[in-house]
Amino acid sequence: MPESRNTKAKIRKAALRLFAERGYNAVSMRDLADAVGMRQGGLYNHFEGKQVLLSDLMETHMVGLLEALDTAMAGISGTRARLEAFVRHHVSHHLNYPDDVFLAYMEVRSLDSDNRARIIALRNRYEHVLRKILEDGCTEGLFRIGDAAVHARMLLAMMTGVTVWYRDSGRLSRDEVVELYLGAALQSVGLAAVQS
Amino acid sequence: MPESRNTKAKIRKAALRLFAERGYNAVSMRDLADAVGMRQGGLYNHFEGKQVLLSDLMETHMVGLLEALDTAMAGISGTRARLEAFVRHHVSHHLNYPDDVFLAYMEVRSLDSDNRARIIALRNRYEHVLRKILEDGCTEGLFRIGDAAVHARMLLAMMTGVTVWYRDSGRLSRDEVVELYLGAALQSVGLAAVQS
DNA sequence: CGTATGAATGAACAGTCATTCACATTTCCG
DNA sequence: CGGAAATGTGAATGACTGTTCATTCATACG
Repeated sequence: MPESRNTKAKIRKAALRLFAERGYNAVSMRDLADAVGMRQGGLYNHFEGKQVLLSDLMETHMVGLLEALDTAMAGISGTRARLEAFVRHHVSHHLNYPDDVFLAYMEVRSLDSDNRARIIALRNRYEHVLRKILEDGCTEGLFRIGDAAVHARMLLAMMTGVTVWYRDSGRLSRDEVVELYLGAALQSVGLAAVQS
Repeated sequence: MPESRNTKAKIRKAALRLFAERGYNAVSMRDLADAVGMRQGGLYNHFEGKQVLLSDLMETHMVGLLEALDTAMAGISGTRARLEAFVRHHVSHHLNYPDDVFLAYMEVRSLDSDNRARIIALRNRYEHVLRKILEDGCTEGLFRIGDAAVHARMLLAMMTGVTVWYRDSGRLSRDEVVELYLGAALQSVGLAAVQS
């Protein structure tokens, strides 16, 4: 049983890597088995099939993302502070789990309709947290934005895009990148950046 | 001969639609032929193969995007005006050609390495235009941003994301959306939005 | 009229796909 | 130790993949 857990985790890890790198449809069960160091038939002792594996990976990620958000926002009050906490959480989470994020973003369309609906529901819950912050900031007269719902999508797209270009080998550290995104996000809603 | 042109255009159009909707790897030549109303074999009278078709679609789009950018920026001087022109061009182009944009963004990894290098070179040229504007704004003391290169990527991700959610049937017109993105982009670099 | 051309067909190709299964091997627990 | 459960193997399944090709057809040209 400990061996099983191990193999299952190895399969998940390899699948995450390969799916994110080449795309779900471009990865065969043979490729995956090779990456794990076993034969394709054995994979089915751990997962019912390829589609289940994908939706399992994506759901795990979305649930983890929401949990991390709860943790990051716990006890934070004040609209500006909540926005800062959201941005910091989102960008750093995306820097820490680029494959998970990339997969969850790119392969929604490879899910069958039931699984897709579940994932999208989770995504909407996440998006709603940010929208709520922006709406609060508007009613308080704190933010200067045209439309809270649209602005939420703008910020999410902006922040999520960090996974596309960031490399640890580059000139910026993760913390520096987080602060750059925070500054841009704050200015985009009409707030001055934090004094350093 | 006119008939040939027509069929070729129909294939391109259907391929664009299907590739954007389901992904390159999830569309078979049979699917494509069905969508056009012919049999798979006939496709090869118009295109050498699936990969050529994909890279042809993507290159056409990137070249068109760069041309539209040139047109939009022609005769515009002043850093702020150039930024505004870039944002308006980018967002409206993305609203007008969502399938092209989505394909060019999502399927880069489905290109073989030669084609991919060509497409990425075009994309870099495009990105460089925005980065140059941001750098100019910084040296002029006009913009207040942390890092021009990073900010260019933030803005591009933010604006490109419009294709993910915008629907003509929604509550906002394309022009309204363009202005919302313009306002957010200007504020993000530390400028006040345009007075209306 | 004969013939060259571009276009479409439908069958065939060799290969890959996800999945299944009978059969080994290993691991665990009483 | 013994047997059962878990785990892996390797071959087989039928469906599907991109691509090729001989053939057909309609049209255009000298």
